[in-house]
Amino acid sequence: MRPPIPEGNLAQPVILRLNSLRSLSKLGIAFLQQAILEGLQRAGPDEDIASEGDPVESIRIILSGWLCRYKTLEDGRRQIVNFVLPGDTCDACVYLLTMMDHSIGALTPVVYADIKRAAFEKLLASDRSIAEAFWCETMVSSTIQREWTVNIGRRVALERVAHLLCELHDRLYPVGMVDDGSCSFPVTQMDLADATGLSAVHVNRTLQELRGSGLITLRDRLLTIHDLKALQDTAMFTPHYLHTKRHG
Amino acid sequence: MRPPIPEGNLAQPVILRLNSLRSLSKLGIAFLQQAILEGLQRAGPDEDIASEGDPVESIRIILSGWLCRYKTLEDGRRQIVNFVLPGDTCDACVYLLTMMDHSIGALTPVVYADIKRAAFEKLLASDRSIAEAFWCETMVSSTIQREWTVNIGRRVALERVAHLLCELHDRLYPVGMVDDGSCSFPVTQMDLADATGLSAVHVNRTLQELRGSGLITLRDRLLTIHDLKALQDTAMFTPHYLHTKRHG
DNA sequence: CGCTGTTTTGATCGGGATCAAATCATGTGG
DNA sequence: CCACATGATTTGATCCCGATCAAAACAGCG
Repeated sequence: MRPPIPEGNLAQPVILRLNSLRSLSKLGIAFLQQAILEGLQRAGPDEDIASEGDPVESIRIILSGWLCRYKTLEDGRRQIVNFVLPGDTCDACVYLLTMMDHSIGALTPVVYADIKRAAFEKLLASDRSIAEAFWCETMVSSTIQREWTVNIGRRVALERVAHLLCELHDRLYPVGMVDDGSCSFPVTQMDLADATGLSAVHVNRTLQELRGSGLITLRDRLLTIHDLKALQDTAMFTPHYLHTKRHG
Repeated sequence: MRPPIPEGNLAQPVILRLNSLRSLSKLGIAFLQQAILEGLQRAGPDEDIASEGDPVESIRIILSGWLCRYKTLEDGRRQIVNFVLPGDTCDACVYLLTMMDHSIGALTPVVYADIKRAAFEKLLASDRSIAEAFWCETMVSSTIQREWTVNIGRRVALERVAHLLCELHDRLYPVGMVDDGSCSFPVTQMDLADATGLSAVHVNRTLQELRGSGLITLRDRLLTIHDLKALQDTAMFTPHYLHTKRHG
């Protein structure tokens, strides 16, 4: 049996994430925490928490673990269209589109809050800052998607992989998951390939190049960025599109 | 001087578009039409109606003409991340993100309605079906973006171009801009290249291949799809992601 | 310990980029 | 009406980035 989930600071990444987009009110945070604790769920690695074609009935807020959104073609080709990190929300669009047009799979063990449509509507209605933060988060996930299109469409392999690492760094930072340039990185080279539109073999060689020039270390699912500025330069990375509030 | 804009059925594509996502109420349509007629604007071909870095102060609803959203890298490489067609809305996210993270350029002469933030909020508050339709439209533009990522990341050139043509067909159809398989297609091969992540030369050769197999005709800015089913098959196109209501 | 999945290396192949120039419009002004 | 400039499409030739194929090395892990 799975051990019970410790409820201590479970909601922390969500609060940090939403707060990096909109300043949340004390009251809003309280409502949010309550809604989260009422719907705790977990999923194993390699498990899909939603699949293409599924009806959309609830939203899911990721408390810990990594997932990816992906689509597959008939012949098996797979494209990861985004990663879902702690604090991120899946499908706040629950109101609008009735059916999943892509799948969401866990890369690691995941703890998330499953909030039914009605409860989520109630939460949004309860506090304006919360509602705006969620909508904002939805819009940012769409700006990220645009940047991915640019990345895959117009950057060469080295730039492309570097760009992805820069983005993930800048998304993990506000939720406190970067420690002195290092973060957990539970993404296989095959996943990386499917996310960048490259082959796994070429991702391997690209990573070696990034290692070789001293920009990163990536070993045992731990990524360390030694020279963020240089990595951003090789990627032509500018973080505007993440719309993260600057504090400190 | 530019001739005055005839106000007759100007809002028609917008109504058709939104109605293809949510059934609009009579009252909502009336409010919508009024808001549109109060903010008429036009833009010339090759003119940007919004640029990366601009503050976002109003939304724009396209009444006629084609535009594209694009981003450029420092060294000039350009990626078109989406096309904006008659009936489409730009940036209903006006509430949320304060700055454009991409540019929007006109491919043809364009007539659009520029609606200030306050007026748009009033419109949304005036009718629930209108508000839902706009949010829905925003979400669909995000699902389209995901599909573009897949298209560029995992499809080969022929499939990629075919897929884009299929998508544009299915988006133009509900707004009445497809006539017996034919539609206006004011997109140069260079634009097509920047939209698919290919080079212009290769787009040219790919189009020849599609012509050669009898699937399409594309001449003088007029696209005719002779065998939609076959085109969809070569593209592995499934229209779910457009979330268009089926009627007839 | 063998099984399974991930990373790494090596060798070859090919799709699409790039370069260069010709052809074909459109439009503009003399 | 012609001369010319500008931009789009087309064709041809060559090159290279990254795919593909195959196998080895290197993990965990039950």
